[in-house]
Amino acid sequence: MMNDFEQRCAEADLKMTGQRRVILNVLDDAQDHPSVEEVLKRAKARDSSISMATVYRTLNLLDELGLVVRHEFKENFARYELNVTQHHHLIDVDTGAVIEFQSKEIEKIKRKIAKKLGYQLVECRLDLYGKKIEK
Amino acid sequence: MMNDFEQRCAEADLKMTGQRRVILNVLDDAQDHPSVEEVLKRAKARDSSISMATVYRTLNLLDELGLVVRHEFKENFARYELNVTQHHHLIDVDTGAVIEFQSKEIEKIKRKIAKKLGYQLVECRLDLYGKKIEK
DNA sequence: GTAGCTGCAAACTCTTTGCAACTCT
DNA sequence: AGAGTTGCAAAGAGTTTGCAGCTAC
Repeated sequence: MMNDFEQRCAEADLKMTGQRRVILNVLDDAQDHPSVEEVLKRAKARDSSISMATVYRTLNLLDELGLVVRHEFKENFARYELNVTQHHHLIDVDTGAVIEFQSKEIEKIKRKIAKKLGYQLVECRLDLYGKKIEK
Repeated sequence: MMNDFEQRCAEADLKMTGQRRVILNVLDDAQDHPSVEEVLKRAKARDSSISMATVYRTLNLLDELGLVVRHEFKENFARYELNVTQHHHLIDVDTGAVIEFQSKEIEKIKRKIAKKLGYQLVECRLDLYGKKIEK
């Protein structure tokens, strides 16, 4: 059964190989923001022949197509997630946990700011880093 | 003559070596957001004996102390700037030019969002990517 | 004097790539 | 069949680190 993402890959003239299907499914199932290594680990659980090189190549491809969002939080490696709905992140500085949030206000203001500076907004990233408030 | 940053380093119990002074001055003079390599290049122009290792070590130190802000725009290397006033960045997707801006509204909203999620804001990063609007 | 800093070069981590074999269409 | 994709291993880029000598305090 072909999901939305496989559909979009097909439209982009990407061959739907077994490896790509597995990687897409891994991302589709992920409730978090896995690193490349984590994607490989999960992909290997479904098809042990998948290599790191393919994971990197596939994630780069999906990034170029805009199907995936690449994050570089304050770590020295990238994390990925499917590009479903636009949202931002709050990272727990103690645990590294990532919380997603949306904000209509932010959307409005960032567009306003870009326009004031003479630019049309193409993309944006807002990462908050915080400490949990104890009760 | 000791500038503000040298003062703050002294308070942090950092030995004020010639190399550190040079690197601080390079950052202080910078109107842009230089990469490590660029910092080295500018530092070497003032003291040719300065090494890459020292630049990395110094920038990491300054980052830990919060004297410097480390950026990872959509490139695969870091850029630094002195931490003077809190501001955000708009990156021209065509030229790579970086424009700084401030926004009271954003400051207010981001704190509000963090609080709503049960967090106290420690840090934050907002990078807009845009295309220049032609007239 | 001594704890801390430095340059050098080697090591490390994450990511990319050349190549021959393989696979989707 | 043929262009695109893969795994492997080697290479690349950016960054870190062990060490012996040097320097600020």
